[in-house]
Parts: sequence; C-alpha cells; structure tokens
Amino acid sequence: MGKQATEMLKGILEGIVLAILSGRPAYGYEITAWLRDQGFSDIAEGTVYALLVRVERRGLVDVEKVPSEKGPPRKVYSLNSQGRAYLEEFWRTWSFLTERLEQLREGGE
Amino acid sequence: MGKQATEMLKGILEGIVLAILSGRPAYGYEITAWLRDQGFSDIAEGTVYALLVRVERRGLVDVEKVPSEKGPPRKVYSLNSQGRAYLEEFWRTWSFLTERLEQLREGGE
DNA sequence: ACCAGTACATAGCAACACCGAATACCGATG
DNA sequence: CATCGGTATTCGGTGTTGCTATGTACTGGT
Repeated sequence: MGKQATEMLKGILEGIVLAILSGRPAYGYEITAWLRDQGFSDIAEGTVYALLVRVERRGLVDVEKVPSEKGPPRKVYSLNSQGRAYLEEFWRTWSFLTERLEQLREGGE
Repeated sequence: MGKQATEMLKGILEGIVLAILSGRPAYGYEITAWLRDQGFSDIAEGTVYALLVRVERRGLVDVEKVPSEKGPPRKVYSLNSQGRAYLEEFWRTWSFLTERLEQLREGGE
C-alpha cells in the first residue's frame, strides 16, 4: 500500500479490528497475521497491540488470558455489547464516507 | 457525524478536497461551505485551510490570488499533474480499503 | 547453548483534524 | 459614522493515531 495509507488507516484500523472481533474472539498476534494476509502488508506489530490496549481501556472489549503451547500466554479479546454499539456507529460513519466518495469519484473524472 | 469521524477523516479529507479540485478550481471558504452542504456538518473552518497549505507545500496544487467583491482576496487552488497522480494513488488505496471492509461487513454479522 | 517462531509491551516520533482566536475586507443598517 | 454580519484567510496549541525501534518472555529444535 502507498504512503498515504498510514493516515487513511487512522480510525479505520480500529473499526477493522473491532469488525474482526465481532466475528470471533482473537488475540493480537493472530490479528496482525490475518491483516498481513489480507494485504495490509506493512501493519506494524506494535500498532495492533497499542490499538487493543486502547479499546480495552475504553471498555469496548473483554479480555481473557489463555495459555499457549507455543509461547507466552495469549490475551484473547472479544467484543462486548458496548463495543458492538461502537462498531455500529463506525459502520454508519463508514457508509456516509463511502457514499460521499463514490459521488465524488463519479463526478470527478 | 459521530465522534469517530474525526479520526476516520484523517487522510481521507485530503483525498476529498483533492477530488473536489480535480473537478474545478476552488478556494478554501468555498470548499468548506460545500463540505458542510454535503453533510460534513462539523468540519472546522481552520481544518480546510491548514490542509490546503499542506497540499500546496507538497506541490500538489497551483494557487492563484483572485480579488473578491465581497471580502479579502481568495486563494484559488487547482490540481496540477503531480496532484492528479497523488489523487489516483489515493483512489487506489481507497478501493483497497473499501474492498476489505466490504468483506468484513458481510462476513461479520 | 543457541536460534527461530510465537506473543506481548512501550517510549518516542510525525501527521492530522479540531479548537479558539485573530486579522482583513466589504456592504448594509442604525 | 459606527457597528454588525458575511466573506475569507491564518495560526498556535491540543489530543489521537499509526509507525519505528526495542525489549521481554516462553517454547521447541539443532
């Protein structure tokens, strides 16, 4: 992805991670790997962890520490009801943006 | 729009403004008014001006000072070739994001 | 003993949108 | 003529975010 992506990801990456968690609980390392797999090639490791700390502090997710056979214990995050409400709000804003941009793209060129 | 919008706009607002300028030259006050009209209700006045200064400094736009009958002179911005290339890159990143998020939205709920 | 893979944390940095205030120019109203 | 509202731009300070770089810790294989 281009260099612009860094700024464009702000706020959106959070929505992406919450959307992932809305499907199933997951832990940081797993999420990072999934993102890279989906083409978010240069998402930094630390970025996801910092994001998870933030959403936890805001009470959008519940956390459970689960031992792993292959390394240190995992912190498994799951979306709670407050997080679900927040995610819906995210989708509303996202829809608004896609509509405006779609219009601009059609009219623009 | 919700409070999340502030963060989600980062990087995207720039694309929006450049997309506007790709259609026709415009000046700050005009762009701000247009944005409010389109539902970006709480875009701060200063935000657009600061953005325009940035894109000018990066050489994405050309500027012309035009006298106004109703106030101080306007700074009319128009997208140059470098800005056009940058805008295309923006659309590519945007497309990538919309695809990923569309998938997530379908799968998620 | 060493190294790679798994898993998490964090301090410092740059960029961006927001807030608030200031400046400047004009026409109309009192 | 003084003032107010609409037009138009600028700027310093703030908070949030993602990136970089580094450090820690646990496991299994060589």
